[in-house]
Amino acid sequence: MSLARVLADLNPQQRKAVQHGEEPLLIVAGAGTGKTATLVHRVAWLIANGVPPGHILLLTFTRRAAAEMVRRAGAVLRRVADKGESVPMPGSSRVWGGTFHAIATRLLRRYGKAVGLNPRFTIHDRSDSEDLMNVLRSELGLAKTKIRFPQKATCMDIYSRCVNGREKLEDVVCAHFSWCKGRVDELKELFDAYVARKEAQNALDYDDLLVFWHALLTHPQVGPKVRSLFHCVLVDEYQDTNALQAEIIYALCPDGRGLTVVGDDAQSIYSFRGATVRNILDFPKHYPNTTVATLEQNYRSTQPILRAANAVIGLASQRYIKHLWSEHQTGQVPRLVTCEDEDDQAQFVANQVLEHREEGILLRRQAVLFRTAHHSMVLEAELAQRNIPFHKYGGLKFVETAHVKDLLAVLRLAENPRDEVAGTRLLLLLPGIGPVRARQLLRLLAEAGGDFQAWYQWRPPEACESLWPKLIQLLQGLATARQELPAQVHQVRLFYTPLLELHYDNPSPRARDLEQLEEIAARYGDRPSMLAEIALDPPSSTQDLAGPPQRDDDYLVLSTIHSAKGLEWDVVYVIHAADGCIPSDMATESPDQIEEELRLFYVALTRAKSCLYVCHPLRFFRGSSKFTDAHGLSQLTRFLPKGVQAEFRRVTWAGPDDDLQGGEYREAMALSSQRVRDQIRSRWS
DNA sequence: CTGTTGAAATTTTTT
DNA sequence: ATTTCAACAG
Repeated sequence: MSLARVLADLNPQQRKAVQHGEEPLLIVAGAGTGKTATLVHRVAWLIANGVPPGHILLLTFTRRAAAEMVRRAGAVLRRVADKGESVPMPGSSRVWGGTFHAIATRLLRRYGKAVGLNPRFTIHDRSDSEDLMNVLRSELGLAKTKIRFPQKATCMDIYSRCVNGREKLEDVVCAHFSWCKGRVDELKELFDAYVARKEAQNALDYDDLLVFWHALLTHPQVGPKVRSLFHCVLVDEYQDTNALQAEIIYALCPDGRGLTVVGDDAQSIYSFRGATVRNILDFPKHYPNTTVATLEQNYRSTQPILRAANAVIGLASQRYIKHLWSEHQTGQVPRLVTCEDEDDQAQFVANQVLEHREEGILLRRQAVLFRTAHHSMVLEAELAQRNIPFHKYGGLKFVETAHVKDLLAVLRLAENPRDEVAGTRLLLLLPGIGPVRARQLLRLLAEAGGDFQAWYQWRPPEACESLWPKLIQLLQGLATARQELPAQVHQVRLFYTPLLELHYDNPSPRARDLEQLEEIAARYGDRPSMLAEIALDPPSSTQDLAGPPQRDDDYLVLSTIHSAKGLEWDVVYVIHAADGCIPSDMATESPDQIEEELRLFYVALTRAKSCLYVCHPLRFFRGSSKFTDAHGLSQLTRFLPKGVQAEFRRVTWAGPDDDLQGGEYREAMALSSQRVRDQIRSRWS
């Protein structure tokens, strides 16, 4: 009975969820309640009870989460096996783990023909999709209408919401993009062109991956076959799935047998991407014999931190049924730190981080969280100056930098000569080739059925006379490639380096990035999977690419709150807790948006295990220009009203120049500067 | 047609 | 500060 002994580590609610039978199961798991452990044990339990691993589908929010869970489930099974129980663990069949998009890619490569796909499709990431949208926008003459037409990014947002939310264009525009109401007809035209052009290019965007997966499942012949691949389907972070994803799940398990979903309605933070909390709330209605298991015992945070987090989520107008509690009764009360300005805030964080490290808390057990990527810029400078190593998650990704995209464009065009986005990007790099010639050349290539030989017919302008044949040879070599990936990247690099120097002011760090890319290319199996993996799960930095961080490598974590989802640290600093930052100015139009920002703040607070600092700089710069000295006073975030503040201890950061404290922060015994300002403001407000 | 220059607008979160 | 757009020279 060693499996039972392994399960004895879990609490009764968790155990009940793990050992639940075949009927549909909804696990409502509050922050830090051992959700991952429960899911991991359930996977292990299913396998131990005879479900072949290869028939289990585990859908997660990130690739990292999937890999982690599959690894841990394996570890649980090994523990069981060590104690003498025989466990079926056929090496040949592995759990299907990954994001919706990654799983869709795998299935479509194998079965996509049934829904009219060429299995060698390439994947357009967000910016590729925007590029294509932009091209069509100008082709259709929408770029210079009298009243400015929505930006490419906005067009993409609208399109994506229609597809993912399965909503009518009119409704989407009215609800979320009301300033585009007059443009519905033009948008329709644009989207028609967009769909057609993608098809012609044999390229899929993120949304297509889901749409075609769904189509595959509802296909009369192939659908049942694909469905029968999986006996059990487990979905993590269900509160952040969208309507289309819910339909995919429904198509996979129409009667809910073998279906487990896990989520927390209080942590839904992706509605801007079309996610809807209705999926989790209505789950029991869609699957009538659902069992709901609620996990409320929190193993992560101390009670004082939970009290603060509970108080914050208590401000929500929607009711959340859970009330988290913890056995760690004692602990430091969360600090609400008032700082003079952003520089002070950075100094406070840097000092405090070092102090905690003195106490023995490694840098990587501490994290700084913020609403938007650029909120950490001043802090990054401060950390760099003090030689404190850090690693930033979220924000601009390594593969989103221009030079990496350039290099990948060459590989992508070789892989799929119809990929116009990649082709245009590459051709525009050559001197003497602009948008018009690029389009001609791509048409020529398409007419030749993708044979790069056809480009020899073209007479290049002087500026690229010598480069032109080199490019053709490169592409022909890559198209017929039997070479290893690093060798392919190396060839592209040889061709591209002179162009890099031509196009960018400071080429050497960029050149180094590309050398790194060449080194790690060996980690990917083949070219199609490399391109797909990079599009679906962009590594955030070259460090990230270099593989799992070294054991003795210690660095502070900086992360957007969104990217911090599901993670935890001993010490958490939430910076820029000012109205306008949290909630973001961009997201205060509707009550729903504000409520999502509240949940976002709640997610940030619940990442902390033992120490929590919320920082509020009083002065901040509006806009990032140094010439426009437009800094103003900021208000504390509206999510910390008086009543909630009672769960915090207010302190003021004095700054290193303060003679009294010499860099220590001190308790705000007397009036903090915030309160002085409050007094002043009370004269008119 | 391309590539450069200067002026004007814009500024979240991400598979 | 960065990105996008329009105008002009080669």
